[in-house]
Amino acid sequence: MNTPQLTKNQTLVFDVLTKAEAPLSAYTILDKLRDNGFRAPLQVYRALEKLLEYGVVHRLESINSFVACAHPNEDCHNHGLVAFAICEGCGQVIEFHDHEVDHRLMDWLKSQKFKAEKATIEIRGHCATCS
Amino acid sequence: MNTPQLTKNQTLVFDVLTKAEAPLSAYTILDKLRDNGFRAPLQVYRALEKLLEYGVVHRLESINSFVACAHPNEDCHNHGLVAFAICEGCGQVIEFHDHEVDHRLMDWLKSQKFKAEKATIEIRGHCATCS
DNA sequence: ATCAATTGCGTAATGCTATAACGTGTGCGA
DNA sequence: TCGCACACGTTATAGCATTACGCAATTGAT
Repeated sequence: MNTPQLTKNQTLVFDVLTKAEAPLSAYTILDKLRDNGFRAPLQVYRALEKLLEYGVVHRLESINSFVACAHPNEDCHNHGLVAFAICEGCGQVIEFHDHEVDHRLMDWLKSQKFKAEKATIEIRGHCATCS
Repeated sequence: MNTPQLTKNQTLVFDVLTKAEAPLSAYTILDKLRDNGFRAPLQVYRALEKLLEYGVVHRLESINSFVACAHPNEDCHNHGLVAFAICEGCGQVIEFHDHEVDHRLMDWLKSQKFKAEKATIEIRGHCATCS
């Protein structure tokens, strides 16, 4: 999917996520944007919805947070599966793509005649510097 | 981890999950147990906490729900990774374990010196009968 | 037997996450 | 210029999870 020109709200939310060193919850984003005129959760959620659709932001289901894609120049939809290692110490996220894991999972799903639409792979633990 | 004798509340919650054909949210479980004296969310969450610890119940992060382990006789903590295919049509969940995927992920994490503590793999889509 | 520590339980209150429902304004093609 | 699509703003509400407090039962060491 191509990324069209972002709107004002989408740009604000994206910039906040890009500058952050760790994933942010929607409400944290809201607080960071109050000075920019944000007043309600929906302003954040609507922007996030589009950013997720464009593939420039990922949602981390296991911690109800959002993070900017680590590979801004490529198209995340072409990567197949995306997996995340989330450090519970510093909050940092390492994003990675592995075609081996991808294929293996897809083969299994195929054998079950299961049509995959969305995948979540999140590993929680401690990164090199925090363990 | 061994599974000790379950308490009354733990048994009630576990039975509800075992009889269910799809994952249930904590509040849905609460509603199903009102006739058994349940009145507050915490009664459910406390039971779930233990059941998760014993490995007889899994939490599905992507849909904020809980499901009984599909392999009651084995010890889920010995399985390494557990992955789930969740049907958005009928809600049914297929649980599976794949050592190949497991090893591949663990190798990658090792190369990053990342200490994994908990993993979430959830595929959402449509099962054979719902697609 | 007794005391202390642990564990489970009940209740109320609160906090965090996400969406529904309404209406407004703007740009653009038929 | 009409109709449509889309982004936006606001209020209210729904859904998920935890904090804090106190009580009762159990266990286990002295």
